[in-house]
Amino acid sequence: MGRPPCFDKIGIKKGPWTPEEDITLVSYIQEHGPGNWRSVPINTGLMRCSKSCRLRWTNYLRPGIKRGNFTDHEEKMIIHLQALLGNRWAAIASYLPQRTDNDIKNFWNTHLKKKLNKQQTGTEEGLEKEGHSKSSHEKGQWERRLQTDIQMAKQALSDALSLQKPNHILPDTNPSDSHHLTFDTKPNHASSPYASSCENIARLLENWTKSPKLTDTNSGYSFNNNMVTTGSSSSEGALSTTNACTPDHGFDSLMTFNSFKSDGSVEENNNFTTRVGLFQDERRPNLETQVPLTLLEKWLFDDGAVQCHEDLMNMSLEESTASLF
DNA sequence: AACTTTGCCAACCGCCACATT
DNA sequence: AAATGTGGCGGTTGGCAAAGT
Repeated sequence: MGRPPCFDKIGIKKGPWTPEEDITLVSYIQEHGPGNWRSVPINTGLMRCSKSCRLRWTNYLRPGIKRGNFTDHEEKMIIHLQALLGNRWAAIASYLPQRTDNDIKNFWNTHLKKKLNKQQTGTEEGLEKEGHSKSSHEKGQWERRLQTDIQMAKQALSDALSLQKPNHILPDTNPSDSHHLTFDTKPNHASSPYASSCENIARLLENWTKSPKLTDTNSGYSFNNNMVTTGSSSSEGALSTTNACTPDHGFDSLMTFNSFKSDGSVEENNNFTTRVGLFQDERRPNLETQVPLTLLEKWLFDDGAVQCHEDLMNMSLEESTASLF
């Protein structure tokens, strides 16, 4: 409220990140874990604001990020999640742990939106008046939003009333964020809140150390594998859990990413999970609320679940909303 | 080859919610 | 209770590269 953007501060650097900055940031996070972003520029000497550091980390440096083309499955997931959730990219991204909300948003804006528009104009031509289809679409979005907000409110109430608190850490879920709904049947990434293939960072370091040419802040350098993977190397148990609930074979490099403190202990950083694992630790005791979402989950994580998909899409909102109460 | 247009994506910006003072 | 600080989200933009002319 009235707070000037951090970017306006004198001496704050803007624009693309340099490899040196990336390394500094990664090294710091490797040691201290993500979170407490305010202290990051102070302790590292980076001439970046905390927000910029966080964004750089979450959107690019964070281990486990998959880059490059989206698979068909990912594309379908995004399309249907967007239809269901609207432009809640963080929520959508929670279903695609290897993709950042920024990536998904970009993909949507640059590819899917056009694609769907094209398809829509093709199929609707001569069938429906434009105004009608638009208004019904908007109505659908509004209803879906309402539905998810109802879900959220109910979950919050149920959590508050529950004598048996779920054995999970609430801060992970950012319960205050009214834009987020919670899914009971969320695939369980809980034990691996942070996907970590280390590939991105490893690539960064590798190229960077080999080639001093630093024209491309995104792909022209890479981190030395050893340097970055020390400490975040492996958590196979978590890996199996993650794979078990993610049918997308692209997820096979998922590992947990715990930050390692300087004393060698592992720190489970809760802030770390808020994006990728937004819903991961949330549980919903009320079975009746599961119905529509179970269908969603089933479809999302089963490529062949055509019937399930149809059921989901055909399900009336009134029906699913009524079941909440 | 030179110029223009288009597409992509990392980063910025503004806003919001919550925590803290 | 109000002001301030922080983290997070979604919309938008600027710069670069590829494609087109």
